[in-house]
Amino acid sequence: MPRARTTFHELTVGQVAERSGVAISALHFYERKGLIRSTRTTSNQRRYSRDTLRRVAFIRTSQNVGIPLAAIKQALDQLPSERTPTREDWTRLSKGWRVILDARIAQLHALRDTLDDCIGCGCLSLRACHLRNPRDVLGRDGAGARRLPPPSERQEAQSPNGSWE
Amino acid sequence: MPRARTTFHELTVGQVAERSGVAISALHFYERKGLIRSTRTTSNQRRYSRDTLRRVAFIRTSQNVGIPLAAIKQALDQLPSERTPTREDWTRLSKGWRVILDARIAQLHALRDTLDDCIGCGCLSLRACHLRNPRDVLGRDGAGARRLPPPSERQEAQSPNGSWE
DNA sequence: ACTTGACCTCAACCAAAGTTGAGGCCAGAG
DNA sequence: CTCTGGCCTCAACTTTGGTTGAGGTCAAGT
Repeated sequence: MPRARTTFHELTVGQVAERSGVAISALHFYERKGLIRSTRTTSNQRRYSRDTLRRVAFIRTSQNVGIPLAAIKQALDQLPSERTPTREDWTRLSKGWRVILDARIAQLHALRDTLDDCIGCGCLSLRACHLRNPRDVLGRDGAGARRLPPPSERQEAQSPNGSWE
Repeated sequence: MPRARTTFHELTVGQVAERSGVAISALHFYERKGLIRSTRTTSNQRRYSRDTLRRVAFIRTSQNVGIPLAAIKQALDQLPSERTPTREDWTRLSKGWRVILDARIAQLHALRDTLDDCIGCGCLSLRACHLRNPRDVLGRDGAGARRLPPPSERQEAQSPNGSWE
């Protein structure tokens, strides 16, 4: 059985897939979308540096919170491209993410704490109810649905730092 | 300008759309999927009872938390179909939802609190890290990706009560 | 009577996030 | 040397959650 040879710091796509729990096809996809990068061997096989595992972990956990790949990409684009990211690089990135996570958490708390009330209270003016519009994030941009993704994507997609479109 | 006539307890699709902030096309879609129901006038127009506003609010807020429509439908299917749901019906439903919200919140907390650590700690064994697998929900079902939706859908899609899908 | 706005259906299209399959290359074990 | 497992590309397909548009009905206001 032919084993792919890799140097200590290089991983094959199969290894990344196994260690990250992500399908190879998804890794190819992420690469096409620019979320991860690889070098190629002389025979055109991908080789990943180990920090790719972190990138992938970051991608999956962020998706878990409902953040679309395009936004995740923008965050990852802040990492240095021509050197291996340092702990500080990652920490800076994750600080930004904390803001988003905090916002999500707050939103969920509001939701949870209001659900019973709102259901029970008889208020039919759901437009005003902060269950529907938990943090008044929306509220501008009059009635209309010109191709907005469902709320999860839409929610803080342009939120705290305003940097992601 | 022809104004649609409605009795006190009936709403047109346009009214529901406006009051709920959801596009008419989305309401049609939800109806096709069985998440909401309508009666028809003699001229085949939809009329919604007022509790539809709650159903729609419930749908949108649940989507916001990343729950797929199919699962939301299963929850809504627990409401009585041949009478207007009472406060108690809704409260029972929302109690079930709390469990899910609580799980999500816990997951987010774990994520948030671990992110810096995990990034900084130098642990490369990301498979073991609970950032990647926050509540050990996954972990069975060996390597493989046979058409799984992204983690958000997958996460507690069969979680606390085990009832959905 | 006629027009206008709100509604109807149905089919086609869209985007995101991948998966699947066909066809082909390459390297190491037997 | 050949076979096999792992990798490659590219195109097509999938699901979810809708939107858009064409073509048609109906009822109220003028």
